[in-house]
Amino acid sequence: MARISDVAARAGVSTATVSRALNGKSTVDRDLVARVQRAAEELGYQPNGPARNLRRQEAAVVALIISDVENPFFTAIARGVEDVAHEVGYSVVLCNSDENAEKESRYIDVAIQERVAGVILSPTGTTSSVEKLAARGTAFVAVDRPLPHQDSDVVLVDTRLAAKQATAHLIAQGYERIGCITGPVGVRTADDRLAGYRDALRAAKLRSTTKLVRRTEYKAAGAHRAAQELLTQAEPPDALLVANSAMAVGVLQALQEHGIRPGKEVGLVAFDDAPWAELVDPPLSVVAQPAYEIGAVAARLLLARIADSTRPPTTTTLGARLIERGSSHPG
Amino acid sequence: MARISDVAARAGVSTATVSRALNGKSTVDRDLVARVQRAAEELGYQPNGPARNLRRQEAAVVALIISDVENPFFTAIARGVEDVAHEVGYSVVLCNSDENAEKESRYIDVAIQERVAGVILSPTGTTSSVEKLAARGTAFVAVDRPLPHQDSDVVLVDTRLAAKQATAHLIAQGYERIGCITGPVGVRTADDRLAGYRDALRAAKLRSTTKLVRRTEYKAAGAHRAAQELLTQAEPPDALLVANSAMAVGVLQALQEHGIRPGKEVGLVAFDDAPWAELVDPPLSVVAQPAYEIGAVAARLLLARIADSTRPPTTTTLGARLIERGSSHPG
DNA sequence: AGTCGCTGGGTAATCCTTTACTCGACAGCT
DNA sequence: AGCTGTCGAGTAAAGGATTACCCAGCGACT
Repeated sequence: MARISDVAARAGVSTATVSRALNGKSTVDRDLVARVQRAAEELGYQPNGPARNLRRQEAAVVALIISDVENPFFTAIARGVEDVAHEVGYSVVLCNSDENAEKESRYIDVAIQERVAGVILSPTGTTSSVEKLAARGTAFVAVDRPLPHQDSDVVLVDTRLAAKQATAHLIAQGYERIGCITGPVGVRTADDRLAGYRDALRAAKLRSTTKLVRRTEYKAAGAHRAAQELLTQAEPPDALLVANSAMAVGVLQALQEHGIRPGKEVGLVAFDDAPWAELVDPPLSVVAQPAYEIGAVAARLLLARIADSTRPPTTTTLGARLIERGSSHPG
Repeated sequence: MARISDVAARAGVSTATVSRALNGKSTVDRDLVARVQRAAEELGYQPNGPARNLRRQEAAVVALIISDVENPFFTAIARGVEDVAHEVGYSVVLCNSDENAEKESRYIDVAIQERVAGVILSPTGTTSSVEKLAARGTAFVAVDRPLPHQDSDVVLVDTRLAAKQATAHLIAQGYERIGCITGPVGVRTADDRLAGYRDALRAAKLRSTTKLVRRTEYKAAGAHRAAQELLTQAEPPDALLVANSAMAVGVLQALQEHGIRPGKEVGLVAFDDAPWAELVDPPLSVVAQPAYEIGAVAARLLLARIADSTRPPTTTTLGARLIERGSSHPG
């Protein structure tokens, strides 16, 4: 594989000149630049990344550690991050923590080892692995969930408020026994959505009971079980707030199995505006989160922090939008 | 940031011993290993990846270049690759080519520069960028689509046969004017699905006409337009074969807008068994592709090729499964 | 006892690029 | 003409881990 010295020899200059000509950092004679570029092209020269990163002490790479690659919410974030990062020449590597603190920690180790310029992550809640980043001075930004004991840049959705509004909407539609199926204890978004749900009940002077609340992993299977339980109990709910779109799939399945059509019998609002939400019958009411925007904002914050590590940490909270469709209208 | 020499000093040994103790390549005294490990831990030592990769001339990383992170088919592949790669200590970096030859080429350049151990990609069709990998001797495996002029390892789905079977199923159900909405010209899977569709028409002695075929990008928007066109023309189709699940969303929307219920009036089979396929009314008939398996197999092939670059290239073809649901039953 | 072989660990070369430092040449000014 | 400042390009150091090579020490065998 061609090295920089090969290019230098072919172009009849020193390696330093090749480096400068190719990276355009310093002024180099026009003719030489052309000669170097031609030589590089002819040899198919590709700089050795590890050597460059070793010398530069940093790679033009940001790591994005998300908790579920199969969740459209997170892939949309990924797209936002990617678009912004690419504009300024950074590559993005996407890692999947699977909501698993150990995997997260492992990926953070890899990120540190590879000397990435920065990390964007949706933290699993265990704070310890992120402390490693702080200790190294590696720039990082949390998305979707805050970090308990770190003040870092964070990009959030006001998910508690959104949950409250969605629940209030169900109440306004006349539903009276509203249940909530949300994610695991300790996952901040799951806690917040539950809190927002309770806020709305309280505001409406409805009694809140744990009998109508279920918490499971953020997947269809767990939500399916949860919905089954809720629907078969003595006093089943007449509406449900569901905490993400994968869960909505499980809940809709359960309703189908019980022959229940959403809306009329059981009102339904789910988080995340999945592409298929309008296709089910009746169309699914959703809380649309600005996922792409989250990613884009997080990437911009990260780049700013990479450029200036002394910036004061900021928290950006984006709003979510309730989209009312048929599944939350009894009429 | 702690270096290997710091660990060596703290443990009272040479850097060579630290390296050997930590990597376990060579026999090192038990006590020394323990001392080194303790020293490393106390210092929070993380080896410098670029330095290691520079010396080793290869990084324990495989790049996975897929054409759409938002397509569940590809994210499932990613999961398969990840699971297998992690077992043997490789990291996976996920890159999104967006079905764009230039982006693909750029990611391949990055992969080469970073000296990744191997690349798995769903090629966009332009072969040239892959030639760079071959020229460097970097191991690679193509998934989902073959490479025109390269004989490399490939993992495919027999998508032409699956398309034929799906179309034959529609014919068997009594549909007579069957249309096809597939991906762009030159994308192999799109071409193959069209070919399979035509195979079935020919086998049933039905006339095949371009009036019933539309090709657009593999997205909902394109498919929506295509379906609109097909449905509003003089002799509209009475059934449709749709080439992926994102497109199915667009087609279902169009049908909805025309007040057409799938099945009775217009039969429908789409590729990819999306989680929501059973939730729409009537449930969507699909061709389920073994995406996770594709990823897992590709990763195993890649690892084998990394270990032995002289292996003869293999082509693995996996089968797809037609799942008949309500959308393809007129009764 | 002497020698051979083996084991374990140290020394130093190596991977390749970037960049600090240095030097030469040329232009402009007095 | 001589001096200074500037610009461009070369030389060589630095970055940190791995590993080829070498050496010391010890056990075993003759």
